[in-house]
Amino acid sequence: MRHLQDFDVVEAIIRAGSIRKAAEDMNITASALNRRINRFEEELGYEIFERLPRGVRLNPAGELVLHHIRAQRSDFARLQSQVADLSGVRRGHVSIACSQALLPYFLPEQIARYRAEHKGVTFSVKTRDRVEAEQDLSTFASDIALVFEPQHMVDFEVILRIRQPIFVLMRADNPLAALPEIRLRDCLDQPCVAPSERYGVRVLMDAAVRKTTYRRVEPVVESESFDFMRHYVLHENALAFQFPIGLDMTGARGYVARPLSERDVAPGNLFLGQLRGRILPVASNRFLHQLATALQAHAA
Amino acid sequence: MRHLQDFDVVEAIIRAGSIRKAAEDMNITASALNRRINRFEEELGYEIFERLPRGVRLNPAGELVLHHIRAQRSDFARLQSQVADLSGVRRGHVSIACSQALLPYFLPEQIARYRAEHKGVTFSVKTRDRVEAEQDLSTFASDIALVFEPQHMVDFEVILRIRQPIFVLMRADNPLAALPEIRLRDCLDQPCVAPSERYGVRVLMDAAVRKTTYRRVEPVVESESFDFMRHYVLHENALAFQFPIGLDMTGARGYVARPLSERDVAPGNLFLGQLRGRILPVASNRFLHQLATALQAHAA
DNA sequence: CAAAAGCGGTGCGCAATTTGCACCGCTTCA
DNA sequence: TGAAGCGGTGCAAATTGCGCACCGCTTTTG
Repeated sequence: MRHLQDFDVVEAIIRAGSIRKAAEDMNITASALNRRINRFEEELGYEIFERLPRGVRLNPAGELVLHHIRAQRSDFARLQSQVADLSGVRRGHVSIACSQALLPYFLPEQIARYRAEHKGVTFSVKTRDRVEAEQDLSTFASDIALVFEPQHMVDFEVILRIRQPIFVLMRADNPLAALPEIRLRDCLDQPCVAPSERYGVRVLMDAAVRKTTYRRVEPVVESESFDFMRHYVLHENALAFQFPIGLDMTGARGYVARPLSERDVAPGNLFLGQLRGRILPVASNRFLHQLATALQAHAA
Repeated sequence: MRHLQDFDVVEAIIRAGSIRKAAEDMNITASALNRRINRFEEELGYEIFERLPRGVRLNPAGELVLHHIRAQRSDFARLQSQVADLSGVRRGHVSIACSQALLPYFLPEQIARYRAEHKGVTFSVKTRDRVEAEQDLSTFASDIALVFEPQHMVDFEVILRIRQPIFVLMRADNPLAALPEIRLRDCLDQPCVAPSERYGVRVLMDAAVRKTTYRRVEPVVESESFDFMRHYVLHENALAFQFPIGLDMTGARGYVARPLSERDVAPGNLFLGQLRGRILPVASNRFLHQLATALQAHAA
């Protein structure tokens, strides 16, 4: 759109780091680009770039402008979505930043259900840890975040929270599989696999172990991939720890899942959220509320 | 600003009701304006005006676009305000929609106090009843609303609520002036002046009278002007009813104010609010919070 | 230490876009 | 039934924006 082209210029210069490089990227001359950014700054009344010997860099005012640009883009997309909605055409795009646990079962089912009714709506699903997800929201890179134990920055607006007790994954022939509920002390004697502290499961495990014992969580394999961990326990007969929403409880996948006793380890919290104060595009907002409903049903 | 000029065109056409009239207002030819609005619609992908024989009118998509335009304008003003704030220059404009009761004492003092510290900030104070104030917020015509008993539309975000018992105004020689508190039944036998049902005072009085007696509020003079009513009681020795925040309690103005018993009439509520989800310009937001602090002190 | 390379900024001539003018087809209203 | 007012369009004029060449400056490099 025409009225956003000044914003394109600003963003291109930010990406390129200099006016000349940005001009090359945009297939125009540096002089034209230079004049456009100068006019923009003149109209705004303030410079937004620091002129450095090797290029330009945003100054604090420019940071504000950049955020404004992203917000304007997002708001215009929402307008288009709403207008399209009026015409009876259900179109739009929903972008979600979520934890790995949502990837195998929950989100595929929810997205398929939504798309069954609204074929025109497309989705992007990004795997993000709790810190990255919140950054995604505040840069308008994602509409919706669905993560465990987020940092709760001021910009994160919680739509729904559901409790998720940690489950232990193991082979069916593991002795612990006979128990309906597993104590923390029983796990520490067996080899286990776990993710890093970037992930909510590990944070909760570490906290619980520190509180109740003098021992530590010492995984024999540390991995970022929940999928990897699910498969690894089948080979070494180790233990893995995951949230139930990402698990198959039927045993059909070869592993058995048993809850960790909440006397030992606090349950995790799965947060559904969006950028505070943001009005989401029609499709995103509708899907957000479908997710909220589904999660509430899941918790009950 | 350049990137908002398409929005200027749209708003001018809306105001004028036809492309030709708008073109005249803008001192350009109708053909140029016509092409610009056509290009805008083409880029948006949807028409936003209905073409009628006598001009044009917004269609539902256009209504959405209009709201978007107002939001963009407001957001850009906020950006400029924030950037100005960075440069150490405190500038900006604060617009307030408020009930009459705030006009004589409360708001002048608050605005003067704010401007004593920030000379660059200007204000506009609009007298609005509870319905109009909320419309002002949602069209971005005002940043802040301060009214009694608003309708509470979905767009009205309450920042603070303080109780305001209704006071009776009378001449000092009125027999009721001797009482510390006045009962409703004592008022109904005397001539009184009151505003219409558009105003919170009258709404509360009507509700109370309906509940406790078979009589009705029958003012001898009905007026929209609180100032008029304050002066009228001095002439006919009638009663008037107002909220205390708009009254001089020292008696220096010639009238005496006594509270109506809360056993008879529910106290009013003064609401400080803004448009839900809107991020106010720096100056407006700062003044909003000064108001909140001052009102809390006033209530205590 | 000097030359080269890379940067933002500017004057000028030209090309692309936008505008004004004249005019069309249409509906409404006196 | 004609006049008036509306939105839309072809074409030439005017304005805007662009590329080119070049300046002054700082950093890098040999």
